[in-house]
Amino acid sequence: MADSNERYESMVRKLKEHGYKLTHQRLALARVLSVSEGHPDVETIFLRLQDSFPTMSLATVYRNVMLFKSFGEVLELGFPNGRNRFDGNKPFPHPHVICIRCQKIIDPDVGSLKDMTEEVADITGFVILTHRLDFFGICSDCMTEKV
Amino acid sequence: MADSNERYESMVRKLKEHGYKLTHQRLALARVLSVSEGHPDVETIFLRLQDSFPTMSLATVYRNVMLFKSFGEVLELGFPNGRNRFDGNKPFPHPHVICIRCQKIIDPDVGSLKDMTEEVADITGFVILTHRLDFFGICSDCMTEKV
DNA sequence: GTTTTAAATAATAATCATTCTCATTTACAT
DNA sequence: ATGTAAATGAGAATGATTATTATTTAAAAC
Ligand SMILES: [Mn+2]
Ligand SMILES: [Mn+2]
Ligand SMILES: [Zn+2]
Ligand SMILES: [Zn+2]
Repeated sequence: MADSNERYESMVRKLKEHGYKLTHQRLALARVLSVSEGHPDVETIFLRLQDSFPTMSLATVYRNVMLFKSFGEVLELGFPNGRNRFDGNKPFPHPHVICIRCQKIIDPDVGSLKDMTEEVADITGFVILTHRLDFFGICSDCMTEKV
Repeated sequence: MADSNERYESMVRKLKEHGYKLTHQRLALARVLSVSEGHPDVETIFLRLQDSFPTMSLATVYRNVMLFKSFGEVLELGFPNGRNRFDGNKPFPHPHVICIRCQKIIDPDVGSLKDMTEEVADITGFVILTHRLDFFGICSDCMTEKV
C-alpha cells in the first residue's frame, strides 16, 4: 500500500491549495483515510473518529469524504445495497475483490485494463473517463468457516 | 442481441420448472424484459406495462424482476445513486459502457475477462463467482450536443 | 491578542429507491 | 365449480445519503 504519511500530506496539501479550512475534523479524517487499509465505510470511519471527536456528526464525515474525493484523494466504491466503501490509499480506478459473505474488500495485484479501455473507446465511440471492475466471490477465511 | 422469443420462452419455462404461477403480470413482464434493449430500470418497465395493466403495482415489478433474476434470466446492474438497471437479453456478467450524461448503457463487443478472473482467483485465494465491469464516459451523442 | 466574518460543524429533517406488510384477488389443482 | 396457497395492489417502512439551519470556528484583518 501507499505510504500513509505521504497520503496524509497530499490530502492536507489539497485542502490548502483549494482554500479550504484546516479543521480538526478534516485533519483527523485525512489521517484515518491515509492509514485505512480495508476500504472502510463512513460508519467505520465515524467510529474511528469518535475517540478524538465524541461530538462529531456523521454528516461531517460524509461531507469531507466527498470533499477529498472531489480532490481525487479518495476512491469511492458505491454499492446499491449496503454502504459505500472508500479507498484512501489508491485513489484511482483499480480492480477489487469482494467477499459476499464477510464484505471484505481487497486490492489484487493484477494487470490494468488499459488495453480493454482503448478497445471499448474505439468500438463504442465513447470518451471513457473511468471504470470499475469488481470480482465477487468468497474469501479463503469464509470458505474454511464451519456452519 | 439475443432472439427475444427465445428469451421469452426461456423465462416462462423457468417459471413452470420452479412451480411459480403464470400470472398475466409475470408473462407481460417476461415479454418486456425479453424485448428490452436499453437496460431499462423498474420505472421504465412499470410504465411499459401500464398500457396492459393500469392497476399494476410497482412492488409487483420489483418482486418479479428479482424472481427472474433468481432464475438467472435477467442481469441486474445495481447503482448506488439512481435506479438499478436490468438486462434481459444477456443475463450473464458482461462489460457495460455507461454515459454519465444521458445514462445510456450499452453492451460493447469486447473480449471476456476469463483470464483475469483466473489470475485474481490464483492471487487472492478467493473463489470467484461473478464480476462486474463498467466503463464510464460520454457517448458520441452527448459529445456533439450543444450547450 | 482581539475582532470580524465567511466557512464549517452538529443536529436533525428530508429524500428516494427499494423492501415489507397485509388485506384482497387469482391461478390452478381437485 | 370449489378450495387454497400463492400472488397482487396499496401503501407504510427502511436505510443510506443529502439537505437544512442554527451555532461554532478558522483564519484573515486589525
Ligand atoms: Mn482499493
Ligand atoms: Mn448488458
Ligand atoms: Zn469472507
Ligand atoms: Zn450520452
